[in-house]
Amino acid sequence: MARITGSNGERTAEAIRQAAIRLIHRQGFAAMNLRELAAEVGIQPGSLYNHIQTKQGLLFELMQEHMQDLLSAMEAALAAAPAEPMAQLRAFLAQHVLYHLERKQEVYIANFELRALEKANAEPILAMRRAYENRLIGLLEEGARAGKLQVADTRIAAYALLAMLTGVCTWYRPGGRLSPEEIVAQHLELALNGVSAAAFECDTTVLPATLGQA
Amino acid sequence: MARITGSNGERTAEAIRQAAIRLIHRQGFAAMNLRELAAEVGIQPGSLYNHIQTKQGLLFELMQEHMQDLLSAMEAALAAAPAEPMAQLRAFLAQHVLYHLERKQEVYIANFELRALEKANAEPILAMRRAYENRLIGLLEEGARAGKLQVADTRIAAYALLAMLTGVCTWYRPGGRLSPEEIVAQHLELALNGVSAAAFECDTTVLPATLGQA
DNA sequence: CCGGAAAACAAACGTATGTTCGTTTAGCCG
DNA sequence: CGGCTAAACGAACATACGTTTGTTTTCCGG
Repeated sequence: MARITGSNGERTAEAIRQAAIRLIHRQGFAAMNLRELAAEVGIQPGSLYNHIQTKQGLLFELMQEHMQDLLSAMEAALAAAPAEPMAQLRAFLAQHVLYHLERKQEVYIANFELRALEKANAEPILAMRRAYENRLIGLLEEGARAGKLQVADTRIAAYALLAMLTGVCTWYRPGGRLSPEEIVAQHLELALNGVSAAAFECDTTVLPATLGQA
Repeated sequence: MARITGSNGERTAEAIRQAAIRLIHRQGFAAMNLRELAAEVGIQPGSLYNHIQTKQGLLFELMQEHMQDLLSAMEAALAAAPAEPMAQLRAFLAQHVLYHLERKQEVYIANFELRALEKANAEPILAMRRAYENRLIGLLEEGARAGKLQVADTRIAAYALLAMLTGVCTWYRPGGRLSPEEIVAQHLELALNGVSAAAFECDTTVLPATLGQA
């Protein structure tokens, strides 16, 4: 959530946030240095400290804001959809893909820079992520109870679906071959087919035992 | 340092590689420093340079070895499976999950430290990755032509499947609740259902338009 | 047992890094 | 216009980093 104040100092704070997102996404948090960030914003390195507490604190705030936005976007999507389990699941998945297309840089950071957070900072972020995951797990359980879905393990299925849908932010480029709507539709199809009751029987007995390496 | 070596100093080179994999996986390449790596191996920082060329060169070699192993494991799995398209696809997917369970640290590095590679080093790695992806795309196209699969866009489907299956290396811990076989089986089911000809019809018209942020 | 090569050592070099500090500039309110 | 506050400046500090160097130790074949 971004507050729109007319204040001038708040404007540089936002510029810092956006430049940081760009740089962290491009190079990673550890590889981004504050001199580069300051240059991108157009101020001196020391001036950053009028707006951030520390480099680590900046990352934490970016992640926190992002996770809050993701959670509230998800809740809004669920509230806007019919209460029926499959419609709720569909809404969750569609909003997930769309959000990841629109804010791929922040998503990328939130997913791959968790290890850069100090333990005390990682805890609340992880809690929010778990809350998000649990919402999906709950929907999958509802659908399974209603006989609309067939999943052997809802947690594994949730992780797998999230990984698949989150993957779009690693290759998506705005203005590419496919429109966001097409991408969302196709991922919805893959995801819903994957957990649908029309199950594909898989025998686990014939696995390739060919992982030998020197 | 009394080294209980059986043969030669090639053993320290291997120790460096393994320690590097562990540290890069835990902290990221940029956040890992050579003093820490040397301490982990039990030598002085400068001694590393008897075995590596530069820090960047170490990362490149790790990635190159990993990609070569992944590619040859994949080719071996395909060669061991029946030539029929669906069996080939199944073998590819199963071997992918299994490999990612067994060597999750290297996989994690190869996937998420590409941006730490200098451009000249990234190129051959990216080429190998594309070769791997293209193998899957080819199998999906074969299956679609044979009428066994229904995928709107094979490239998107391949990316989505790979993202889903690769996701296991972010949460899997050896000795956890589920055996590797169970994990492979369930992911196979999700993946094959997802692209199966028994398609779930998805209308793209009702998408949540709830991504507004002020 | 010896001599040469491979590898480890201790120490340093040059630079880059996050952060601090005292000072100066710019914007707003009365 | 005058004064207060927030923010930018420029310079520095202390440390951490990748890497190099000269020297010493370890290992193995002849």
